[in-house]
Amino acid sequence: MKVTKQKKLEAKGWKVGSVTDFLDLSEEESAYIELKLSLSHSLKEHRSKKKLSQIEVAKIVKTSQSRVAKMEAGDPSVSIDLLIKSLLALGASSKDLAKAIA
Amino acid sequence: MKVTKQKKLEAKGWKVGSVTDFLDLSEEESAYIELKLSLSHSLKEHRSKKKLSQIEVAKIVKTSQSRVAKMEAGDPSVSIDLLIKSLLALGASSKDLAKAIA
DNA sequence: TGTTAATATGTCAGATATGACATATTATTT
DNA sequence: AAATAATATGTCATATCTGACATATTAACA
Repeated sequence: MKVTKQKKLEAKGWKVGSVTDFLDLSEEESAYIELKLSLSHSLKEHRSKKKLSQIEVAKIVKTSQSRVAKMEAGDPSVSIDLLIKSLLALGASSKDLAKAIA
Repeated sequence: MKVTKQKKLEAKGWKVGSVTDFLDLSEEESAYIELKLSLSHSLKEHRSKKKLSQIEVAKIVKTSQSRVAKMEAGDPSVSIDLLIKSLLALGASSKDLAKAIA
């Protein structure tokens, strides 16, 4: 991972592995983060396509507007579980999910 | 969802939606569960292919044998996050994941 | 068969994610 | 520009997930 990219992620609140295990973790760690960002992006896409506000999505998904914002922002406090549950709630199919993360 | 299937899932420890929102939730709920089971299955596949014991996988993934067993069993206490992190740790690519859940 | 390795199941204290709220920032509309 | 809607950010109590441990069950094999 480039240092610039790492800083960018850290700035967003990601705790990237310490220098010690930098090389060990970076590959799967970055794969995991990119996966999450793909789902975030896909969620935003689905919302746009349906022309819904974050509040409306929050209703559908049974969460709050602020958490929807965090989901779309790829905040480290949101789990892949929540992203996937939300996408399914918005009508995404498993094939949609597969396409998003491939 | 068939009642028989629901009972089977409940027997495994899944809390399936109450009767009230049965129809509402069942579709995305079952999609979510099936997704998780797909990943569980994929994890077991990866382990088999590498001929590793659950203890060895636990070392690699930095967890315990019992949690690996639960992951493979599709236990409701394991998150999709953990399944995905584990798969990545075993060398799965994002395309592998996409294929698993499609 | 008895011994041993592998996997499964139950439990729990600590760690992480969650919804909700307040409030800040940024678009959009009048 | 002012008002209003939409989105973003910070925080926190509660809920859920986690690794670890003990122990049960099952598989493999001498």
